[in-house]
Amino acid sequence: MAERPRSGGPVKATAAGTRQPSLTDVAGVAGVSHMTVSRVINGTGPVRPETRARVLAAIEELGYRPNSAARALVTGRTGTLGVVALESNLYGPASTLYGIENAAREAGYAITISSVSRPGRSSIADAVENLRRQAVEGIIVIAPHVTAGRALEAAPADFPVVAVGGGEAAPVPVISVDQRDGARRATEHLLALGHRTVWHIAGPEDWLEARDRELGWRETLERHGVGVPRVIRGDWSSRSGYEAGRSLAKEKDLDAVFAGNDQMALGLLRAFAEAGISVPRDVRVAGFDDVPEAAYFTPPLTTVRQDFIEVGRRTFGLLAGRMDGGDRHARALVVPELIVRESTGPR
Amino acid sequence: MAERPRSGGPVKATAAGTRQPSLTDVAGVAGVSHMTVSRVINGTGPVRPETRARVLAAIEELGYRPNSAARALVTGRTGTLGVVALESNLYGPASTLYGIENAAREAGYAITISSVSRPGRSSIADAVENLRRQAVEGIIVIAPHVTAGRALEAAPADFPVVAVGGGEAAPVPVISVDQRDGARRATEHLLALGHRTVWHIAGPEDWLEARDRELGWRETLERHGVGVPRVIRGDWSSRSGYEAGRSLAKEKDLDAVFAGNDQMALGLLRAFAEAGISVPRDVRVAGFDDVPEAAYFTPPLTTVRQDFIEVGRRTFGLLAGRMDGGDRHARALVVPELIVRESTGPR
DNA sequence: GCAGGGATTGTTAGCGCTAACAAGCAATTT
DNA sequence: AAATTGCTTGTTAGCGCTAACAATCCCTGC
Repeated sequence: MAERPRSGGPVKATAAGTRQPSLTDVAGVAGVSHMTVSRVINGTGPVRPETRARVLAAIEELGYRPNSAARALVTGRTGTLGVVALESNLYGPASTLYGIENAAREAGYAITISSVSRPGRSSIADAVENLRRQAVEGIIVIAPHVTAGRALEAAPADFPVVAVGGGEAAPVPVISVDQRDGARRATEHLLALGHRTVWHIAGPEDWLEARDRELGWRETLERHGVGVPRVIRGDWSSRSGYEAGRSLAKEKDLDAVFAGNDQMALGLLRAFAEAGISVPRDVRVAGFDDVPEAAYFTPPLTTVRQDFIEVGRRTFGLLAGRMDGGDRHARALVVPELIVRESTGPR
Repeated sequence: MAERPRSGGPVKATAAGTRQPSLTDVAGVAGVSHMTVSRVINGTGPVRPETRARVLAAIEELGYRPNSAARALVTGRTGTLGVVALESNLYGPASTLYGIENAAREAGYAITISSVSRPGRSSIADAVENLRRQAVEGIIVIAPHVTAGRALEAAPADFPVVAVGGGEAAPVPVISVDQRDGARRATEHLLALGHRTVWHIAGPEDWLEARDRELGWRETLERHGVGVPRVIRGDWSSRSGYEAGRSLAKEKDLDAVFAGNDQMALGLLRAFAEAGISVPRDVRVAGFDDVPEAAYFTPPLTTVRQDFIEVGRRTFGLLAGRMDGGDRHARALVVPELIVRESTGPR
């Protein structure tokens, strides 16, 4: 018996002004040496069951919590990973962040984030430096941007950094969704419906994903030997999609549009509605991302789904491998999926 | 001169296998004591300019980076704050996170996140405990959920925790957007257009924001002495808004609907479009949140805008105050704004 | 009955840093 | 000239923890 502390519950040992209890305090209460307490906590070395019980009771009584700084100092491990995230509510990056956090937590790592308001070589380098000062054990850069890729070219060889969806040429492992394949699927789908050609609203030129989607679209058109319309460029926002739609509405032989993401597709649908163009009757439209709302656009949007949870998981996996001395040139591709809805449905 | 290191650039002192340089290493190179180096780095105590220059050169030469664990161990400060975030892409929580991160970074704090897949008393308590093991100096809980509020009732008095948008009764500072006021504005707006009454699609019953919006709506109707229709409940998703719309489409005297958020409003618009109900001609619709896409819905959505950046800033401010020994019962309210668009426009 | 060996516990050192105090040195003051 | 002052630098201790080694205990086998 007697494992319950005398006062009938955990003692508020942390009242203002009192310092947190240490291993030695616990050892004193349990009547053992501080090393034995350490062994109980970390499961290193053998401890007699009765001793363990006494120690556990003392820990509870004092409300002891290991001091992570002291542990990190002696082990050289902080159990923390850094994530550089672009400060935006874009569906993809935000979802990826959660995927990473989940995988990391399961593996016992905490995640420290450093956000970047606009991608740029120096801002990303700053964020990385910022995280290194926090003594993270590895860094994940979510910045699918050409400048991010360039920033990563300078990534130190002796510190594990991985990138999500960018930096093809960078000397760091990269995880990405196969944007070209996704764009190909969407474009093929539209061509298969019998359209002469497919227009494209591209994302910002300095986003790798935008480039790859455009490339996949262009390749597909060329492979089918159909004309490639001029590219209309947006900035991922619904507003830019709307403007693209206003401009496209004037085109004579318009009958299919592949938008670089769902937000732009939404703006496009809006502009078409205002111009009296019916989707899918007059024009068919596809997007990219499959944001949760896409199924409820007017009309519901055909789009390309990316599994960001999987991306997060693979990202963590690659970083873990890299921290373990793995290859700097590892690559992982996640394959997207075409989701067909009314916006490319029968007329 | 001679401030440039001999080899003409920072030395790769961090080659694999070599340990990171320490204060003592820098001191050795600069020919001073480690304390002088510490003084240069922290700006504590006076240092002669020439000495400072020598030290700085040595730091650069070695690529020295202070060991945060050692510093935290001796100062008792980690410079890290924890955020408990609900794992969702809901616009509000995600935006708030960035607002907090920004304010914290400006003040020299790093942010560690611990996400919670579904809100619940124990999961939130786990996340908090998880963060405390990381030795964060304070915690922000973004979980506008009744269970979050309940979890916070057990928040320790001796550790700074603040909540965003929830836990009215909890003994922690709370920052929220004035949901009731926002709902009142939307409802007043719809009533002012001459409608007999306003229907409401509420969010999940266990979300405080949903409760407050419903309350604001109900109060307004009662104050105007108009009938209060039965509440239709959704789960914030477009899907649930769509289902609510299908059910509402059968109502006889339907002419105005206030949706609990923009996603549900989107689903509602979709259902109405399918049912041949025109917005705003047949029915007027308002939402809540002003997600970036709301201006491009069909039709563009009247909604209530919340300034999440401001929420993040205020949240950090309240936490900083609390860490400084401030009141546990502080409250901050951010006032929302009605954005009028076509969905409640002229017929 | 005593050496040998595994299980269990303890002792010591040191991770890298900052706080506190001590010491050196030049320019002043008495 | 000696003492005082203020600036600058150095010395020491210790934060809380784990690694490495040392010591003890109890049981087994001969």
